[in-house]
Amino acid sequence: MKYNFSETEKKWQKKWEDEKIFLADDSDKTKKKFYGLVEFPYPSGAGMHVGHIKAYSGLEVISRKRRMEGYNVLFPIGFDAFGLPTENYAIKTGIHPRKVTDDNIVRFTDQLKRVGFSFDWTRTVDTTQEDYYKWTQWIFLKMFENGLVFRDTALVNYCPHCKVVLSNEDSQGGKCDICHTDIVQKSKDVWYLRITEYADKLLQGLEEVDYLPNIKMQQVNWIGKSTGAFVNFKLADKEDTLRIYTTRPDTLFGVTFMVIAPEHPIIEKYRDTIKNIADLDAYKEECAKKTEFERTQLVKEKTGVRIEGLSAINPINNKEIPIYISDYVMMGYGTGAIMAVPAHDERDYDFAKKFGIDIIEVIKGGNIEEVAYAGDGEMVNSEFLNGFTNKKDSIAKVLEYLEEKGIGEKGVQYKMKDWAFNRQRYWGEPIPIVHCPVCGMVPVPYDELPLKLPEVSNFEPGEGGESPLAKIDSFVNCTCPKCGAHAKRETDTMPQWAGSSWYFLRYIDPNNDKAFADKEKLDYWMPVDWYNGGMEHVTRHMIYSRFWHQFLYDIGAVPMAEPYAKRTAQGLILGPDGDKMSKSKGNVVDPNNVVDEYGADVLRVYILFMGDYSSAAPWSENSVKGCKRFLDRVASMTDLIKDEGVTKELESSFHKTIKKVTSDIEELKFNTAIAAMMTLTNEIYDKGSLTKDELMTFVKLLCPFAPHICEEIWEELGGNGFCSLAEWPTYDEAKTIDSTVEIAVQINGKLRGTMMIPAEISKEDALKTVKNDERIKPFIEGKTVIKEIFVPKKLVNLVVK
RNA sequence: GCGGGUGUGGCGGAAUUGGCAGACGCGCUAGACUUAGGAUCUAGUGUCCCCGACGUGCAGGUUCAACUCCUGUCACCCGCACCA
Repeated sequence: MKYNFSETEKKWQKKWEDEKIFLADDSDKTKKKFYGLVEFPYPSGAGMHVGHIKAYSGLEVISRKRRMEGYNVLFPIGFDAFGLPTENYAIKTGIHPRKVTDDNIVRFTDQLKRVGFSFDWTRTVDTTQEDYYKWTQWIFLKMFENGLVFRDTALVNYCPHCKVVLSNEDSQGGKCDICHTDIVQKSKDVWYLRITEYADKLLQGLEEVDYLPNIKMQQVNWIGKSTGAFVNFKLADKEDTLRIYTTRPDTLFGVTFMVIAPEHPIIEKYRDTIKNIADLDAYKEECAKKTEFERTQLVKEKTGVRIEGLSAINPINNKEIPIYISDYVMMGYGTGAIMAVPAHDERDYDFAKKFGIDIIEVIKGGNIEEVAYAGDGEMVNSEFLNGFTNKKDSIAKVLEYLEEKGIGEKGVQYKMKDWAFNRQRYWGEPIPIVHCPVCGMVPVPYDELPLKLPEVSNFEPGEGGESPLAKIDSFVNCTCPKCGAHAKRETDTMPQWAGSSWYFLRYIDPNNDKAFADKEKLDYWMPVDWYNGGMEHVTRHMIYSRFWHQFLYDIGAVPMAEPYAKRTAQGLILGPDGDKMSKSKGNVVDPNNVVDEYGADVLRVYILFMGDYSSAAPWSENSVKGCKRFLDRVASMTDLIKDEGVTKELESSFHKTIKKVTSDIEELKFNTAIAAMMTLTNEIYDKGSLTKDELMTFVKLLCPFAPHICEEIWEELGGNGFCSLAEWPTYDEAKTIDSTVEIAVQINGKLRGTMMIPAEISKEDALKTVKNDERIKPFIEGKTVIKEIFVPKKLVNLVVK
């Protein structure tokens, strides 16, 4: 068959669209369903990247296979379009973000269609459309109503370049997620979502879902649950207590000092009592100047200042101990104060050595003259704890004591912090809250949603870091929905991650104007059966969206707590040089060029053939050509069809290939699935002929990977309807089993030959055959066989002496 | 520092979980067809001292048999990072 990919691909893309064959069907709720989800793209000006194609190709193949297996498939796509890159572009060019977004979406849509993805294009969502963000605001207000939204003035991550407050998740590694500038800590009035209230649920939920192990682990680490105890240390000669958090309350007898974070409020409270307040202020200022980077680089060298005039009493033995401030204690974790046990904590040890503080051993087993000992051992110097050798028992004992005396109690801490939720920017969802001088914070009534983004001409954030919306008087000034007094609107917008926290629900019912989605439809389609996306979203989008969904479950808005039944991740595509693709390195591959030169089918097959789907692999133009060659050979198979006089030589190979491709796809082993089809192709060519039915089976197997060429061959062969909707081939297990097999023959574990023998041969017969073989005889003649190993269908190994 | 992962030909990568290492593809070599080949086809291609031996980062161990299991070690990648 002559095959012109560029014409043929367009032809089938049009047919698929005209005949609406990839639309999900809401009408029959009895059909078994499959909801496959991929992370919707941010429609950036840079256009699509081959990485996008890889991210979608995995579930594209699965979804296509599911359709052929008879499932009702929902495989949607949309656009996560609010956010800074578009806004920054608008600031630079003066073009309105609405226009920029619309143009980019048109471009992305076109590119996705050229690759032949089987998305349901009737369900696309765009997070920046009013009828979409109306519901984002609705969920926000529900959270507000349920006490999950609060405002607080606190030290927050701030990007001086983007001029926005960032969440903890958005400032991983001390860098702004968008521009990679070093972030600074700034005291600001911030909106928070109380995600920490869901920390335990987010942790427990992981037990019932099927996520790749590393994905689960990263989330567990990010949530960072630790169990320990809170202990109250009385300040000497004062009424106040200093509350600390520790995971090792059993080392209380080893406490020789305390350390508090430089920002700890107790310093302000006792300004007048503290004798060296000037030193402390100077130290605080020094710390505030350090960037996150500097703080982590200077880990080795401990710094700090002793607070003169304040000391604490160790509640377990009433000893008076000094208090220091040091930046190795963070205000944001625990209580911002620690009890220091230098003998058994590396950081406390370094600090004690530097400041000449006593080091008391309470756990035997190390050499505390040299180094802190964090291991297990017998408790000493600890009165009623002496003699304990097990951490668990000693902690239980001391907790009992602390609780009885009322000086402390069991406690839990999380590394995860509440979600800083506002951005001082234009291109985002307006936060639907009114500030009333009488009533305080008042939610915009539900029936006034959406609270629309006003038109502005200048997108530049204000110098004081306020949102561009603050300059629009007609937006800012309003009346209080509660009391009617003159009030002002909140002018900050929601962060990038808001719209993507629930988009998978909107696909289910994208045009509903009564609810974010119809209850019955949610019951049918949820949960997402399989979600694939990037590892970079595991501790951001994945956590955020699970949190929102769990909240929606708690208010009865969705049918189950966990939105994603299964989550996998694709690996990066690296540049041909093996480096991460980036514009600055000039090693970016544009999928459009590949489609132009080789066709969409080649692009799809190559991306899935390059290597393990979950691992990174470098791009290779030559290997692309190899895939082109493969598909050309497939097209030419039509010339090999002979329906008469063809023996059944290929039958077993076909059954084996069907079996392998069917199971490999489910395990995301697309590379070996394709390899198996290549092997079968080679075999077909070796043999020189195949039947029409065999070729039809072949193209059905290949169809999820290279659908255009398969449709074309299918049509050529007179197949019924679309190959994309044909029934997935089945195999007969019995026919995958060979009656004779090649086994390895080893002497003393060394390969000495191979032999064809019946598969079901007995051990005795197999050994007899082997020993009588002319090639084997020389190895055993004159020697005694001391051991005979026979592994059916695999090998015979004779141990001789 | 903690956690996770990876290490196999010239390259990307396979190996049914302890049973013929190197499937499949690229590249390379030779040949065929061609005015031509960056097209196509055929054959070959782990290394070496090539009728034999050696080979899965390195060193040991278990086993009839180890890429696979155990001990130690090195290198690289990813995530978190003074988390009390």
